[in-house]
Amino acid sequence: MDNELSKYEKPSVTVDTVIFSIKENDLKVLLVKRSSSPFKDKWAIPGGFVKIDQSLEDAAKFKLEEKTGVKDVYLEQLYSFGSPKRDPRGRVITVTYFALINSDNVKLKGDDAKWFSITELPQVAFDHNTILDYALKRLKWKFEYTVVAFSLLPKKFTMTQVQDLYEIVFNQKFDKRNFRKKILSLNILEEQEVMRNVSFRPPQLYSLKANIGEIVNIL
Amino acid sequence: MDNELSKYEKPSVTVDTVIFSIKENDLKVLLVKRSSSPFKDKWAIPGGFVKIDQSLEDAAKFKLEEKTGVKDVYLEQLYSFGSPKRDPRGRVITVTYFALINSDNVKLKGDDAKWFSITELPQVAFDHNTILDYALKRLKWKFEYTVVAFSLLPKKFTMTQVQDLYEIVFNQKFDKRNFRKKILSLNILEEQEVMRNVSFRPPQLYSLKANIGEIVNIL
DNA sequence: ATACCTTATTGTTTTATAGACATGAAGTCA
DNA sequence: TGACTTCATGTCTATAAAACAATAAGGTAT
Repeated sequence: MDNELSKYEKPSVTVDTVIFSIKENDLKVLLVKRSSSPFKDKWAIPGGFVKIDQSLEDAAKFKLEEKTGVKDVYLEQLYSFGSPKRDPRGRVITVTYFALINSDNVKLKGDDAKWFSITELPQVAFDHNTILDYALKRLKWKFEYTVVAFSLLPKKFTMTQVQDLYEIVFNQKFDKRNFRKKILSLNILEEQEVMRNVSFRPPQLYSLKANIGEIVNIL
Repeated sequence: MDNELSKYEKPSVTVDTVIFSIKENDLKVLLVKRSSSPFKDKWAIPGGFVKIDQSLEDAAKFKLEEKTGVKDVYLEQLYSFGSPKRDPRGRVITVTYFALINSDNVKLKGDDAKWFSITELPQVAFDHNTILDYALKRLKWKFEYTVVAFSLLPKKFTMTQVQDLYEIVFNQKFDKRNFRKKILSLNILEEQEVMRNVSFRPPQLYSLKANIGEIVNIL
């Protein structure tokens, strides 16, 4: 190793990923129970040390797949936390990510992982409450100004599903007619077939158009 | 040092700060000339290694003051870059910041530092062009939706100065009347005295009100 | 003192966007 | 065929954004 790099004592670097999903009509976040000290038996954001030849995003993806089995998800870097005292074991800088997954087909691996409603979070390890707050703010922002919400839905979805999703995240009701008008006017959706075999008026299915620029001012 | 932390080979961590300012009616960024390998004599974003007991933000502030002598500036974390190959010397993760300073009273220390117009950037070291692109995007976003622009102005300023600043950053002209109306309607400014000793109609001076929430949708 | 030069300040009309609001339509099932 | 459930839709009003040009306040030069 080169001289200049070894001149300084190096911090450890971890990646932690806040994984959001919708389950039971509620916004959930995935936490794992710590099996060892420090904060043994406390819940924590899933993460791990960055391998020396692994990019930050790869590290996040690796942990995400390890915990949830899903690969193609929305993943975005959040923020890096590096207060010298945040880990009692020594200097640990964490680069945080947040992920949105459609949890329909997710089977959690092991019973150390659990979905928590964001309204009923347990006590968490380290400074992970700060990270969760930050992630939630970012999530709301992203819902308001970008198209990421659709990563939480199946490929084909109804307008009602979209609206339900926004109402869950913002904890607020929207007028049906205005909501539909707004979303449709953005020109980001494609009509698909209508749903079959429902015992009421069959809803129109939509899919998100490919190649939408990210920022679109949704609400 | 504890066992688990020393189990993994650690990366080096640096902090790089993209420093913006307005000079000569132009948006400028501060770069420093590298004095040693790698990329010797190439220009780079000012930065340095994070000390083992120094927070990330403190590291950024320290470098910023070292280069510019200014202390109270707008400073915000940008993004962390951690591709394993970004530094030929070994694994180096960089946490980037961006800063806005009013350069009126800044005297650069040493001649290895220089202001570059963002329209005439030189070739830069490492992946610093990616970082500069990212910083510029963030800057524009911040100008559109927050009040940070005023960090580039003196404490008391005229409406024309505000408008000039926005026109420089967005490289676009705005209608005077609509611009003033918009800014004033935000209710973020306080009238100060009018300017004296100018050979034309003396402009009203304004200052930014204290305790403005950050996000206000300026444009 | 007056004409002139420079920059600052202001208001109205038009257009687009957001918000409030209630009824009929399309299926299934009994 | 009537009842039930969810889906789909249109108009009016209020607010915000955009387009647009004339006058005001000083200083300077003659």
